[in-house]
Amino acid sequence: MSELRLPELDPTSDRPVFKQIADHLRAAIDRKDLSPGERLPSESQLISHYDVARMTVRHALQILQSEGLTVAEHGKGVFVRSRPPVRRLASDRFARHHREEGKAAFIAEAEGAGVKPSVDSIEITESEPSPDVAAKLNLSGEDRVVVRARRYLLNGHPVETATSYIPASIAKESQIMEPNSGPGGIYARLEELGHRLDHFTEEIRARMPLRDESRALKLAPGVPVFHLVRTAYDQAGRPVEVCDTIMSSDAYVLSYELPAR
Amino acid sequence: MSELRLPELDPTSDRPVFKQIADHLRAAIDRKDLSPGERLPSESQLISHYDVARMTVRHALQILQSEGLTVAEHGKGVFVRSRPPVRRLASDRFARHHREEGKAAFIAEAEGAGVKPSVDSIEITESEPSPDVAAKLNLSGEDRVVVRARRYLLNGHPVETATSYIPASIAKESQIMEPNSGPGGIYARLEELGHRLDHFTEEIRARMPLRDESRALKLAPGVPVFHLVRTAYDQAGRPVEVCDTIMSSDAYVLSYELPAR
DNA sequence: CAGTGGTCTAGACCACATC
DNA sequence: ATGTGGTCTAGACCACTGC
Repeated sequence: MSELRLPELDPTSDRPVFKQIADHLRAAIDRKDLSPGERLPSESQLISHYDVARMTVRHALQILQSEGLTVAEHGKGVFVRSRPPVRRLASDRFARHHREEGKAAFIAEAEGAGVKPSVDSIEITESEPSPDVAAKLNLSGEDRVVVRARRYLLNGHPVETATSYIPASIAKESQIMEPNSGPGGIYARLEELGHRLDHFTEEIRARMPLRDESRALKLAPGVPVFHLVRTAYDQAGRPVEVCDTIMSSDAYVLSYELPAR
Repeated sequence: MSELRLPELDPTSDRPVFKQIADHLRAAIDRKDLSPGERLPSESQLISHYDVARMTVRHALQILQSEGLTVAEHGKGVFVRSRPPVRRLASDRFARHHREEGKAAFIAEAEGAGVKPSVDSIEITESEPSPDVAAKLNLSGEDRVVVRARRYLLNGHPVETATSYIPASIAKESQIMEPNSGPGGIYARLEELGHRLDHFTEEIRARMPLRDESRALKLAPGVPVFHLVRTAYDQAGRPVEVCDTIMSSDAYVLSYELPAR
Protein backbone atom coordinates (compact mmCIF):
# COMPACT_ATOMS: atom_id res chain seq x y z
CA MET A 1 0.00 0.00 0.00
CA SER A 2 2.94 2.31 0.53
CA GLU A 3 3.51 1.03 -3.00
CA LEU A 4 1.03 3.57 -4.30
CA ARG A 5 2.84 6.09 -6.41
CA LEU A 6 1.07 9.34 -7.13
CA PRO A 7 2.25 11.76 -9.81
CA GLU A 8 3.39 15.30 -9.03
CA LEU A 9 1.17 18.30 -9.55
CA ASP A 10 1.45 20.04 -12.88
CA PRO A 11 2.10 23.68 -11.97
CA THR A 12 1.68 24.77 -15.59
CA SER A 13 -1.85 23.35 -15.76
CA ASP A 14 -4.92 25.53 -15.45
CA ARG A 15 -6.65 22.68 -13.69
CA PRO A 16 -7.13 23.50 -10.01
CA VAL A 17 -4.90 21.65 -7.60
CA PHE A 18 -7.73 19.88 -5.80
CA LYS A 19 -9.01 18.53 -9.11
CA GLN A 20 -5.56 17.32 -10.10
CA ILE A 21 -5.26 15.47 -6.82
CA ALA A 22 -8.72 13.98 -7.29
CA ASP A 23 -7.70 12.94 -10.81
CA HIS A 24 -4.61 11.15 -9.53
CA LEU A 25 -6.52 9.21 -6.92
CA ARG A 26 -9.38 8.42 -9.29
CA ALA A 27 -6.91 7.10 -11.83
CA ALA A 28 -5.29 4.91 -9.17
CA ILE A 29 -8.71 3.49 -8.33
CA ASP A 30 -9.59 2.93 -11.98
CA ARG A 31 -6.28 1.16 -12.54
CA LYS A 32 -6.94 -0.98 -9.47
CA ASP A 33 -3.75 0.29 -7.89
CA LEU A 34 -6.22 0.90 -5.12
CA SER A 35 -8.76 -1.90 -4.99
CA PRO A 36 -12.15 -1.96 -3.29
CA GLY A 37 -11.81 -1.94 0.49
CA GLU A 38 -8.27 -0.61 0.37
CA ARG A 39 -7.30 2.53 2.27
CA LEU A 40 -6.29 5.70 0.47
CA PRO A 41 -3.26 7.67 1.67
CA SER A 42 -4.25 9.65 4.78
CA GLU A 43 -4.87 13.36 4.60
CA SER A 44 -1.52 14.09 6.21
CA GLN A 45 0.30 11.85 3.75
CA LEU A 46 -1.35 13.65 0.87
CA ILE A 47 -0.58 17.03 2.43
CA SER A 48 3.12 16.25 2.61
CA HIS A 49 3.24 14.52 -0.77
CA TYR A 50 1.66 17.45 -2.58
CA ASP A 51 2.75 20.17 -0.17
CA VAL A 52 -0.68 21.79 0.01
CA ALA A 53 -3.07 22.87 2.74
CA ARG A 54 -5.33 20.40 4.41
CA MET A 55 -8.51 21.94 3.00
CA THR A 56 -7.16 21.33 -0.48
CA VAL A 57 -6.69 17.61 -0.04
CA ARG A 58 -10.02 17.40 1.77
CA HIS A 59 -11.66 19.06 -1.20
CA ALA A 60 -10.10 16.48 -3.50
CA LEU A 61 -11.22 13.61 -1.28
CA GLN A 62 -14.70 15.01 -1.16
CA ILE A 63 -14.92 15.00 -4.95
CA LEU A 64 -14.22 11.28 -4.97
CA GLN A 65 -16.74 10.72 -2.23
CA SER A 66 -19.42 12.63 -4.13
CA GLU A 67 -18.68 10.43 -7.10
CA GLY A 68 -19.39 7.42 -4.97
CA LEU A 69 -15.84 6.09 -5.36
CA THR A 70 -14.77 6.26 -1.73
CA VAL A 71 -16.13 6.25 1.81
CA ALA A 72 -14.53 8.03 4.75
CA GLU A 73 -14.58 6.29 8.11
CA HIS A 74 -14.01 8.53 11.03
CA GLY A 75 -10.81 7.71 12.89
CA LYS A 76 -9.85 4.99 10.42
CA GLY A 77 -9.29 6.44 7.00
CA VAL A 78 -10.75 6.81 3.54
CA PHE A 79 -11.46 3.61 1.67
CA VAL A 80 -12.27 2.56 -1.86
CA ARG A 81 -15.93 1.64 -1.84
CA SER A 82 -16.81 -1.99 -2.26
CA ARG A 83 -20.17 -2.65 -3.78
CA PRO A 84 -22.95 -4.63 -2.14
CA PRO A 85 -24.26 -7.72 -3.91
CA VAL A 86 -26.26 -6.65 -6.92
CA ARG A 87 -29.85 -7.72 -7.47
CA ARG A 88 -30.92 -8.15 -11.02
CA LEU A 89 -34.60 -7.52 -11.45
CA ALA A 90 -35.98 -9.26 -14.49
CA SER A 91 -39.20 -8.28 -16.18
CA ASP A 92 -40.81 -11.61 -15.40
CA ARG A 93 -40.38 -11.15 -11.69
CA PHE A 94 -44.11 -10.82 -11.14
CA ALA A 95 -45.07 -13.74 -13.32
CA ARG A 96 -47.90 -15.80 -11.89
CA HIS A 97 -45.90 -18.98 -11.65
CA HIS A 98 -43.62 -17.28 -9.16
CA ARG A 99 -46.60 -16.15 -7.14
CA GLU A 100 -48.08 -19.61 -7.17
CA GLU A 101 -44.98 -21.05 -5.62
CA GLY A 102 -46.15 -19.30 -2.50
CA LYS A 103 -43.36 -16.82 -2.00
CA ALA A 104 -43.37 -13.09 -2.31
CA ALA A 105 -41.29 -11.82 -5.21
CA PHE A 106 -38.47 -10.41 -3.13
CA ILE A 107 -37.90 -13.47 -0.96
CA ALA A 108 -38.08 -15.96 -3.80
CA GLU A 109 -35.67 -14.12 -5.94
CA ALA A 110 -33.11 -13.34 -3.24
CA GLU A 111 -32.97 -16.95 -2.10
CA GLY A 112 -32.38 -17.96 -5.69
CA ALA A 113 -29.40 -15.62 -5.74
CA GLY A 114 -27.98 -17.10 -2.55
CA VAL A 115 -28.34 -14.05 -0.32
CA LYS A 116 -30.32 -13.82 2.89
CA PRO A 117 -33.38 -11.62 2.41
CA SER A 118 -35.31 -10.00 5.22
CA VAL A 119 -38.06 -7.46 5.60
CA ASP A 120 -38.50 -5.04 8.44
CA SER A 121 -40.51 -2.10 9.74
CA ILE A 122 -43.82 -3.05 8.21
CA GLU A 123 -46.31 -0.31 8.90
CA ILE A 124 -49.89 -0.58 7.80
CA THR A 125 -52.18 2.42 7.91
CA GLU A 126 -55.28 3.69 6.21
CA SER A 127 -55.39 7.23 4.90
CA GLU A 128 -56.38 9.59 2.14
CA PRO A 129 -54.32 9.08 -0.98
CA SER A 130 -52.05 11.78 -2.31
CA PRO A 131 -53.37 13.37 -5.51
CA ASP A 132 -50.75 11.49 -7.48
CA VAL A 133 -51.67 8.09 -6.06
CA ALA A 134 -55.39 8.87 -6.33
CA ALA A 135 -54.95 9.66 -10.02
CA LYS A 136 -53.04 6.46 -10.67
CA LEU A 137 -55.70 4.41 -8.85
CA ASN A 138 -58.62 6.24 -10.47
CA LEU A 139 -59.91 7.23 -7.05
CA SER A 140 -61.98 10.25 -6.26
CA GLY A 141 -63.33 12.23 -3.37
CA GLU A 142 -63.97 10.12 -0.32
CA ASP A 143 -62.02 7.04 -1.36
CA ARG A 144 -59.33 5.94 1.03
CA VAL A 145 -56.31 3.69 0.63
CA VAL A 146 -54.51 1.11 2.71
CA VAL A 147 -50.80 1.91 2.92
CA ARG A 148 -48.22 -0.82 3.45
CA ALA A 149 -44.69 0.46 4.05
CA ARG A 150 -41.75 -1.88 4.46
CA ARG A 151 -38.01 -2.09 3.99
CA TYR A 152 -36.13 -4.89 2.30
CA LEU A 153 -32.67 -6.06 3.30
CA LEU A 154 -30.11 -8.41 1.78
CA ASN A 155 -27.64 -10.00 4.15
CA GLY A 156 -28.77 -7.42 6.69
CA HIS A 157 -28.00 -4.51 4.41
CA PRO A 158 -31.00 -2.34 3.46
CA VAL A 159 -31.47 -2.08 -0.29
CA GLU A 160 -35.02 -0.91 -0.89
CA THR A 161 -37.99 0.75 0.72
CA ALA A 162 -41.43 0.12 -0.70
CA THR A 163 -44.79 1.69 -0.02
CA SER A 164 -47.92 0.11 -1.48
CA TYR A 165 -51.25 1.84 -1.86
CA ILE A 166 -54.33 -0.33 -2.28
CA PRO A 167 -57.88 1.03 -2.47
CA ALA A 168 -59.41 0.52 0.97
CA SER A 169 -62.57 -0.77 -0.68
CA ILE A 170 -60.55 -3.72 -1.94
CA ALA A 171 -58.16 -4.39 0.92
CA LYS A 172 -60.47 -3.89 3.88
CA GLU A 173 -60.97 -7.01 5.98
CA SER A 174 -58.42 -9.01 4.00
CA GLN A 175 -55.04 -10.37 4.93
CA ILE A 176 -53.60 -7.35 3.12
CA MET A 177 -54.18 -5.52 6.40
CA GLU A 178 -51.90 -7.93 8.27
CA PRO A 179 -48.13 -7.45 8.55
CA ASN A 180 -47.70 -10.94 7.16
CA SER A 181 -49.70 -10.86 3.99
CA GLY A 182 -49.48 -14.61 3.53
CA PRO A 183 -48.07 -16.93 0.84
CA GLY A 184 -47.40 -15.21 -2.47
CA GLY A 185 -47.69 -11.76 -0.96
CA ILE A 186 -50.31 -9.12 -1.58
CA TYR A 187 -50.55 -9.89 -5.29
CA ALA A 188 -51.74 -13.39 -4.41
CA ARG A 189 -54.30 -11.88 -2.01
CA LEU A 190 -55.55 -9.48 -4.66
CA GLU A 191 -56.14 -12.38 -7.02
CA GLU A 192 -58.05 -14.29 -4.34
CA LEU A 193 -60.21 -11.22 -3.89
CA GLY A 194 -61.26 -11.51 -7.52
CA HIS A 195 -58.77 -9.13 -9.05
CA ARG A 196 -56.89 -11.42 -11.36
CA LEU A 197 -53.83 -9.49 -12.42
CA ASP A 198 -53.28 -8.61 -16.04
CA HIS A 199 -50.22 -6.41 -16.26
CA PHE A 200 -48.05 -3.88 -14.47
CA THR A 201 -46.56 -0.59 -15.54
CA GLU A 202 -43.36 0.71 -14.05
CA GLU A 203 -42.04 4.25 -14.16
CA ILE A 204 -38.38 4.69 -13.35
CA ARG A 205 -36.52 7.79 -12.35
CA ALA A 206 -33.02 8.21 -10.96
CA ARG A 207 -31.90 11.00 -8.68
CA MET A 208 -29.86 11.74 -5.57
CA PRO A 209 -31.55 10.55 -2.38
CA LEU A 210 -33.38 12.79 0.05
CA ARG A 211 -32.06 12.84 3.59
CA ASP A 212 -34.62 10.36 4.89
CA GLU A 213 -33.98 7.98 2.04
CA SER A 214 -30.27 8.19 2.59
CA ARG A 215 -30.78 7.27 6.21
CA ALA A 216 -33.27 4.46 5.59
CA LEU A 217 -31.01 2.80 3.03
CA LYS A 218 -27.75 3.68 4.77
CA LEU A 219 -26.51 5.06 1.48
CA ALA A 220 -22.93 6.13 1.05
CA PRO A 221 -22.54 9.68 -0.19
CA GLY A 222 -22.57 9.90 -3.96
CA VAL A 223 -24.89 6.95 -4.50
CA PRO A 224 -28.08 7.81 -6.39
CA VAL A 225 -31.39 6.00 -6.01
CA PHE A 226 -33.87 4.50 -8.41
CA HIS A 227 -37.36 5.78 -7.82
CA LEU A 228 -39.69 3.17 -9.24
CA VAL A 229 -43.47 3.44 -9.25
CA ARG A 230 -45.35 0.32 -10.23
CA THR A 231 -49.06 0.15 -10.93
CA ALA A 232 -50.85 -3.20 -11.01
CA TYR A 233 -53.93 -3.64 -13.23
CA ASP A 234 -56.49 -6.42 -13.01
CA GLN A 235 -58.06 -8.10 -16.02
CA ALA A 236 -60.93 -5.65 -15.93
CA GLY A 237 -58.36 -2.93 -16.57
CA ARG A 238 -58.76 -1.49 -13.10
CA PRO A 239 -55.65 -0.29 -11.26
CA VAL A 240 -55.58 -2.17 -7.95
CA GLU A 241 -52.24 -1.22 -6.43
CA VAL A 242 -49.59 1.45 -6.67
CA CYS A 243 -46.20 0.58 -5.24
CA ASP A 244 -43.68 3.36 -4.72
CA THR A 245 -40.16 2.11 -4.16
CA ILE A 246 -36.79 3.69 -3.53
CA MET A 247 -33.82 1.48 -4.35
CA SER A 248 -30.15 1.90 -3.74
CA SER A 249 -28.79 2.19 -7.27
CA ASP A 250 -25.70 0.20 -6.58
CA ALA A 251 -27.62 -2.77 -5.29
CA TYR A 252 -29.71 -3.06 -8.45
CA VAL A 253 -29.64 -3.67 -12.14
CA LEU A 254 -33.09 -3.46 -13.66
CA SER A 255 -33.79 -5.57 -16.66
CA TYR A 256 -36.73 -5.53 -19.07
CA GLU A 257 -37.80 -7.24 -22.22
CA LEU A 258 -39.54 -5.26 -24.96
CA PRO A 259 -41.42 -6.65 -27.92
CA ALA A 260 -40.42 -5.45 -31.37
CA ARG A 261 -43.96 -5.80 -32.70
CA MET B 1 -36.36 37.68 -2.57
CA SER B 2 -35.32 39.67 0.44
CA GLU B 3 -38.61 38.12 1.58
CA LEU B 4 -36.80 34.86 2.30
CA ARG B 5 -36.71 34.32 6.01
CA LEU B 6 -34.21 31.82 7.32
CA PRO B 7 -34.33 30.46 10.87
CA GLU B 8 -31.55 31.03 13.39
CA LEU B 9 -29.00 28.35 14.17
CA ASP B 10 -29.78 26.08 17.08
CA PRO B 11 -26.70 26.30 19.30
CA THR B 12 -27.96 23.47 21.50
CA SER B 13 -28.14 21.05 18.56
CA ASP B 14 -25.48 18.44 17.93
CA ARG B 15 -26.05 18.91 14.22
CA PRO B 16 -23.08 20.68 12.64
CA VAL B 17 -23.63 24.28 11.63
CA PHE B 18 -23.08 23.68 7.93
CA LYS B 19 -25.72 20.97 7.95
CA GLN B 20 -28.19 23.21 9.77
CA ILE B 21 -27.68 25.90 7.15
CA ALA B 22 -28.12 23.36 4.37
CA ASP B 23 -31.30 22.15 6.08
CA HIS B 24 -32.73 25.67 6.21
CA LEU B 25 -32.07 26.30 2.55
CA ARG B 26 -33.31 22.88 1.50
CA ALA B 27 -36.50 23.43 3.43
CA ALA B 28 -37.00 26.80 1.73
CA ILE B 29 -36.61 25.10 -1.64
CA ASP B 30 -38.99 22.29 -0.70
CA ARG B 31 -41.57 24.83 0.48
CA LYS B 32 -41.13 26.74 -2.78
CA ASP B 33 -40.12 29.81 -0.85
CA LEU B 34 -37.31 29.55 -3.34
CA SER B 35 -38.62 28.37 -6.68
CA PRO B 36 -36.70 26.93 -9.62
CA GLY B 37 -34.52 29.55 -11.27
CA GLU B 38 -34.57 31.81 -8.25
CA ARG B 39 -31.33 32.99 -6.64
CA LEU B 40 -30.34 31.91 -3.16
CA PRO B 41 -28.95 34.46 -0.70
CA SER B 42 -25.35 35.23 -1.58
CA GLU B 43 -22.49 33.80 0.42
CA SER B 44 -21.90 37.13 2.12
CA GLN B 45 -25.56 37.47 3.04
CA LEU B 46 -25.49 34.02 4.59
CA ILE B 47 -22.25 34.82 6.39
CA SER B 48 -23.74 37.87 8.04
CA HIS B 49 -27.10 36.24 8.72
CA TYR B 50 -25.57 33.26 10.48
CA ASP B 51 -22.38 34.96 11.65
CA VAL B 52 -20.12 32.14 10.49
CA ALA B 53 -17.00 31.81 8.37
CA ARG B 54 -17.20 31.72 4.62
CA MET B 55 -16.02 28.11 4.37
CA THR B 56 -18.94 27.09 6.54
CA VAL B 57 -21.60 28.56 4.27
CA ARG B 58 -19.75 27.27 1.23
CA HIS B 59 -19.83 23.81 2.75
CA ALA B 60 -23.58 24.11 3.22
CA LEU B 61 -24.09 25.31 -0.35
CA GLN B 62 -22.00 22.48 -1.64
CA ILE B 63 -24.23 19.95 0.09
CA LEU B 64 -27.22 21.31 -1.80
CA GLN B 65 -25.28 21.26 -5.02
CA SER B 66 -24.26 17.65 -4.52
CA GLU B 67 -27.92 16.85 -3.97
CA GLY B 68 -28.68 18.35 -7.34
CA LEU B 69 -30.90 21.03 -5.82
CA THR B 70 -28.88 24.08 -6.85
CA VAL B 71 -26.38 25.27 -9.43
CA ALA B 72 -23.71 27.88 -8.81
CA GLU B 73 -22.97 30.36 -11.58
CA HIS B 74 -19.68 32.10 -11.28
CA GLY B 75 -20.08 35.82 -10.80
CA LYS B 76 -23.87 35.60 -10.68
CA GLY B 77 -24.98 33.57 -7.74
CA VAL B 78 -26.40 30.25 -6.67
CA PHE B 79 -29.73 29.28 -8.18
CA VAL B 80 -32.41 26.70 -7.58
CA ARG B 81 -32.08 24.20 -10.38
CA SER B 82 -34.79 24.16 -13.00
CA ARG B 83 -35.27 20.89 -14.77
CA PRO B 84 -34.99 20.36 -18.51
CA PRO B 85 -38.01 19.00 -20.39
CA VAL B 86 -38.48 15.38 -19.45
CA ARG B 87 -38.66 12.61 -22.02
CA ARG B 88 -40.84 9.71 -21.15
CA LEU B 89 -39.64 6.53 -22.78
CA ALA B 90 -42.42 4.02 -23.17
CA SER B 91 -41.85 0.33 -23.67
CA ASP B 92 -43.46 0.38 -27.10
CA ARG B 93 -40.98 2.90 -28.41
CA PHE B 94 -39.39 0.37 -30.74
CA ALA B 95 -42.64 -1.03 -32.05
CA ARG B 96 -42.58 -1.77 -35.74
CA HIS B 97 -45.35 0.63 -36.63
CA HIS B 98 -43.16 3.49 -35.43
CA ARG B 99 -40.29 2.24 -37.54
CA GLU B 100 -42.50 1.92 -40.57
CA GLU B 101 -43.48 5.55 -40.38
CA GLY B 102 -39.96 6.19 -41.55
CA LYS B 103 -38.55 8.03 -38.58
CA ALA B 104 -35.93 6.97 -36.11
CA ALA B 105 -37.29 6.44 -32.62
CA PHE B 106 -35.72 9.50 -31.08
CA ILE B 107 -36.85 11.98 -33.73
CA ALA B 108 -40.39 10.67 -33.97
CA GLU B 109 -40.98 10.74 -30.30
CA ALA B 110 -39.45 14.13 -29.61
CA GLU B 111 -41.49 15.78 -32.32
CA GLY B 112 -44.57 14.24 -30.82
CA ALA B 113 -43.68 15.90 -27.54
CA GLY B 114 -43.21 19.28 -29.18
CA VAL B 115 -39.48 19.67 -28.61
CA LYS B 116 -36.81 20.12 -31.26
CA PRO B 117 -34.64 17.01 -31.52
CA SER B 118 -31.20 16.93 -33.06
CA VAL B 119 -28.33 14.51 -33.35
CA ASP B 120 -24.65 15.36 -33.53
CA SER B 121 -21.14 13.97 -33.56
CA ILE B 122 -21.90 10.76 -35.39
CA GLU B 123 -18.77 8.67 -35.54
CA ILE B 124 -18.67 5.38 -37.32
CA THR B 125 -15.75 3.03 -36.91
CA GLU B 126 -15.00 -0.64 -37.16
CA SER B 127 -13.11 -2.37 -34.37
CA GLU B 128 -12.76 -5.37 -32.14
CA PRO B 129 -15.60 -5.63 -29.65
CA SER B 130 -14.97 -5.37 -25.93
CA PRO B 131 -15.38 -8.72 -24.14
CA ASP B 132 -18.67 -7.54 -22.75
CA VAL B 133 -20.12 -6.56 -26.12
CA ALA B 134 -18.69 -9.68 -27.75
CA ALA B 135 -20.46 -11.83 -25.17
CA LYS B 136 -23.77 -10.04 -25.66
CA LEU B 137 -23.49 -10.44 -29.46
CA ASN B 138 -22.31 -14.06 -29.26
CA LEU B 139 -19.15 -13.15 -31.14
CA SER B 140 -15.84 -14.92 -30.91
CA GLY B 141 -12.28 -14.62 -31.96
CA GLU B 142 -11.82 -12.71 -35.16
CA ASP B 143 -15.27 -11.17 -35.37
CA ARG B 144 -15.38 -7.40 -35.61
CA VAL B 145 -18.12 -4.87 -34.99
CA VAL B 146 -19.27 -1.63 -36.53
CA VAL B 147 -19.53 1.10 -33.91
CA ARG B 148 -21.95 4.00 -34.31
CA ALA B 149 -21.56 6.72 -31.67
CA ARG B 150 -23.86 9.74 -31.53
CA ARG B 151 -25.29 12.29 -29.17
CA TYR B 152 -28.93 13.30 -28.94
CA LEU B 153 -30.13 16.79 -28.05
CA LEU B 154 -33.49 18.31 -27.21
CA ASN B 155 -33.91 22.02 -27.88
CA GLY B 156 -30.14 22.14 -28.24
CA HIS B 157 -29.55 20.61 -24.82
CA PRO B 158 -27.70 17.27 -24.82
CA VAL B 159 -29.64 14.53 -23.08
CA GLU B 160 -28.17 11.23 -24.19
CA THR B 161 -25.16 9.61 -25.77
CA ALA B 162 -25.57 6.30 -27.54
CA THR B 163 -23.09 3.83 -28.95
CA SER B 164 -24.32 0.96 -31.09
CA TYR B 165 -22.36 -2.17 -31.84
CA ILE B 166 -23.42 -4.25 -34.85
CA PRO B 167 -21.55 -7.35 -36.05
CA ALA B 168 -19.45 -6.24 -39.01
CA SER B 169 -20.57 -9.34 -40.91
CA ILE B 170 -24.09 -7.90 -40.88
CA ALA B 171 -23.48 -4.18 -41.27
CA LYS B 172 -20.71 -4.20 -43.85
CA GLU B 173 -21.65 -2.57 -47.14
CA SER B 174 -25.03 -1.42 -45.84
CA GLN B 175 -26.39 2.02 -45.09
CA ILE B 176 -25.59 1.28 -41.44
CA MET B 177 -22.07 2.43 -42.30
CA GLU B 178 -23.37 5.87 -43.33
CA PRO B 179 -23.84 8.76 -40.90
CA ASN B 180 -27.41 9.04 -42.11
CA SER B 181 -28.74 5.55 -41.69
CA GLY B 182 -31.90 6.32 -43.66
CA PRO B 183 -35.65 6.23 -42.92
CA GLY B 184 -36.55 4.29 -39.79
CA GLY B 185 -32.96 4.23 -38.56
CA ILE B 186 -30.66 1.26 -38.21
CA TYR B 187 -33.41 -1.04 -36.98
CA ALA B 188 -35.19 -0.58 -40.31
CA ARG B 189 -31.93 -1.37 -42.12
CA LEU B 190 -31.39 -4.51 -40.08
CA GLU B 191 -34.84 -5.73 -41.05
CA GLU B 192 -34.13 -5.05 -44.73
CA LEU B 193 -30.99 -7.11 -44.35
CA GLY B 194 -33.12 -10.07 -43.36
CA HIS B 195 -32.93 -9.71 -39.60
CA ARG B 196 -36.56 -9.20 -38.74
CA LEU B 197 -36.56 -8.00 -35.15
CA ASP B 198 -38.26 -10.03 -32.48
CA HIS B 199 -37.55 -8.38 -29.15
CA PHE B 200 -35.14 -6.25 -27.16
CA THR B 201 -33.73 -6.56 -23.69
CA GLU B 202 -32.70 -3.54 -21.67
CA GLU B 203 -30.46 -3.45 -18.63
CA ILE B 204 -30.63 -0.31 -16.55
CA ARG B 205 -28.19 0.98 -14.00
CA ALA B 206 -27.97 4.36 -12.30
CA ARG B 207 -24.79 5.97 -11.04
CA MET B 208 -22.91 9.23 -10.90
CA PRO B 209 -21.41 10.25 -14.24
CA LEU B 210 -17.78 9.87 -15.16
CA ARG B 211 -15.95 13.03 -16.11
CA ASP B 212 -16.33 12.49 -19.84
CA GLU B 213 -20.01 11.77 -19.51
CA SER B 214 -20.52 14.83 -17.41
CA ARG B 215 -18.88 16.93 -20.09
CA ALA B 216 -20.69 15.32 -23.03
CA LEU B 217 -24.09 15.81 -21.42
CA LYS B 218 -23.27 19.13 -19.76
CA LEU B 219 -24.56 17.69 -16.52
CA ALA B 220 -25.01 19.86 -13.47
CA PRO B 221 -23.21 18.57 -10.39
CA GLY B 222 -25.30 16.14 -8.40
CA VAL B 223 -27.20 14.74 -11.38
CA PRO B 224 -26.83 10.99 -11.84
CA VAL B 225 -27.08 9.17 -15.17
CA PHE B 226 -28.98 6.18 -16.40
CA HIS B 227 -26.74 3.63 -18.02
CA LEU B 228 -28.94 1.61 -20.33
CA VAL B 229 -27.72 -1.28 -22.44
CA ARG B 230 -30.16 -2.59 -25.05
CA THR B 231 -29.72 -5.75 -27.04
CA ALA B 232 -31.80 -6.38 -30.15
CA TYR B 233 -32.66 -9.95 -31.21
CA ASP B 234 -33.92 -11.09 -34.57
CA GLN B 235 -36.57 -13.72 -35.05
CA ALA B 236 -33.92 -16.40 -35.32
CA GLY B 237 -32.97 -15.49 -31.75
CA ARG B 238 -29.67 -13.99 -32.83
CA PRO B 239 -28.48 -10.79 -31.13
CA VAL B 240 -27.91 -8.25 -33.91
CA GLU B 241 -27.17 -5.04 -32.07
CA VAL B 242 -26.02 -3.83 -28.69
CA CYS B 243 -26.71 -0.19 -27.87
CA ASP B 244 -24.97 1.37 -24.89
CA THR B 245 -26.52 4.66 -23.81
CA ILE B 246 -25.86 7.20 -21.10
CA MET B 247 -28.80 9.44 -20.28
CA SER B 248 -29.10 12.47 -18.09
CA SER B 249 -31.38 11.22 -15.32
CA ASP B 250 -33.28 14.43 -15.04
CA ALA B 251 -34.21 14.47 -18.69
CA TYR B 252 -35.79 11.02 -18.56
CA VAL B 253 -38.49 8.94 -17.05
CA LEU B 254 -38.34 5.36 -18.24
CA SER B 255 -41.56 3.47 -18.48
CA TYR B 256 -42.20 -0.23 -19.03
CA GLU B 257 -45.10 -2.60 -19.17
CA LEU B 258 -44.80 -6.04 -17.62
CA PRO B 259 -47.13 -8.97 -18.14
CA ALA B 260 -48.60 -10.65 -15.06
CA ARG B 261 -48.66 -14.04 -16.74
C1' DC C 1 -1.56 7.51 23.48
C1' DA C 2 -0.94 8.79 18.42
C1' DG C 3 -3.24 8.92 14.17
C1' DT C 4 -7.30 9.46 11.68
C1' DG C 5 -11.11 12.21 9.76
C1' DG C 6 -14.93 16.19 11.06
C1' DT C 7 -15.86 20.91 11.86
C1' DC C 8 -14.70 25.70 11.83
C1' DT C 9 -12.21 30.22 11.59
C1' DA C 10 -10.22 34.36 9.29
C1' DG C 11 -8.03 35.70 6.28
C1' DA C 12 -5.91 35.93 0.90
C1' DC C 13 -6.02 36.33 -4.19
C1' DC C 14 -8.39 35.17 -8.45
C1' DA C 15 -12.02 35.01 -12.30
C1' DC C 16 -16.43 36.09 -13.91
C1' DA C 17 -20.73 39.12 -14.38
C1' DT C 18 -22.96 43.40 -14.25
C1' DC C 19 -23.43 48.21 -14.50
C1' DA D 1 -15.94 49.41 -9.60
C1' DT D 2 -18.54 46.28 -7.11
C1' DG D 3 -20.46 41.97 -6.02
C1' DT D 4 -20.48 37.28 -7.03
C1' DG D 5 -18.51 32.62 -6.65
C1' DG D 6 -13.70 29.65 -7.09
C1' DT D 7 -9.42 28.40 -5.09
C1' DC D 8 -6.19 28.14 -1.38
C1' DT D 9 -3.64 28.83 3.07
C1' DA D 10 -2.52 27.96 8.00
C1' DG D 11 -3.93 27.39 11.62
C1' DA D 12 -7.59 25.56 15.71
C1' DC D 13 -10.29 22.21 18.40
C1' DC D 14 -13.10 18.04 18.40
C1' DA D 15 -14.47 12.95 18.00
C1' DC D 16 -13.54 8.45 16.75
C1' DT D 17 -10.28 4.30 16.29
C1' DG D 18 -6.63 1.47 17.48
C1' DC D 19 -2.98 0.00 20.12
